Amino acid sequence: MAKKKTGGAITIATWNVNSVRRMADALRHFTGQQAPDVIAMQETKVMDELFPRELFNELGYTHQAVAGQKMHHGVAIVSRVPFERSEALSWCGKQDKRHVSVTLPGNVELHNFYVPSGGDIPDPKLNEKFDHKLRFLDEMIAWSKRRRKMGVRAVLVGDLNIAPHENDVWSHKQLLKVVSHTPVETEAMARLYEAGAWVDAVRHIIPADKKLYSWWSYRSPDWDAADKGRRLDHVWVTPDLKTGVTHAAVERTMRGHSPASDHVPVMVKLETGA
DNA sequence: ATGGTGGGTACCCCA
Repeated sequence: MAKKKTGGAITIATWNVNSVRRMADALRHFTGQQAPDVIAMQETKVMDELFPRELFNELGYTHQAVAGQKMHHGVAIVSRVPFERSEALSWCGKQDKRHVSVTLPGNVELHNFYVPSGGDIPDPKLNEKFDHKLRFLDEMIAWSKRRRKMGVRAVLVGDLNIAPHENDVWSHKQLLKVVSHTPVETEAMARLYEAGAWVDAVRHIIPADKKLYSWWSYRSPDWDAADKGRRLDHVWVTPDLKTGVTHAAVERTMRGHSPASDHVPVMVKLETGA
């Protein structure tokens, strides 16, 4: 029997593209260079009817699960390998498109999330957006506990809009009161991590003492030299998949591509046993 | 302490 193209391994990328239609050229470049099997995108900013299916067909990503809306949010998973089912869940009783999932070969669920960014003021009483972010995380915690009890093999990816550790930000001290790195957020993320027994696949490969970012603000001139980044984009796996994680990379060069998203792709190679 | 840039859309919201 012919061996599968993936050889039992699958490469998954997560990327907040900040408008999928505008990023066609960047997506061509990225897939030409890295050719991940699966791309999970956030902030596609397009209704499903207008999603650029043909672009991804051309690039070989003919399997597509989209959950978009006009203007804001929107997530999608495109794949070179077939997936079995897809589902888009609603969170916090809102219609925001912030989740889509598929079941990959090897019976591995892939969940793609776009967590609310949380606005500017890190106080849920003064800022409804921050309150929404914390409630969204609470729902993810309850959801993770249920999945864990069910024993689901899963990969959780996405723009989680939190940089959890000191070396996930350019300055731990200077960002303690900045939304994305406040203790209330990093503690919520720690609870989420615990609730699902998640393993940070990227930090499993890249040591925790190494500075690592996936996002650089548009507002910072000379992003590369200043390097005031944050690691907001994550790939987590359930414990049974931990030893299967053999490679992880952050595609920093895509931040310098024109046009650029303010986020870059984060990739993991995973042995699924498929 | 402030304002800095960018996307989508429609003269302003969101990141």
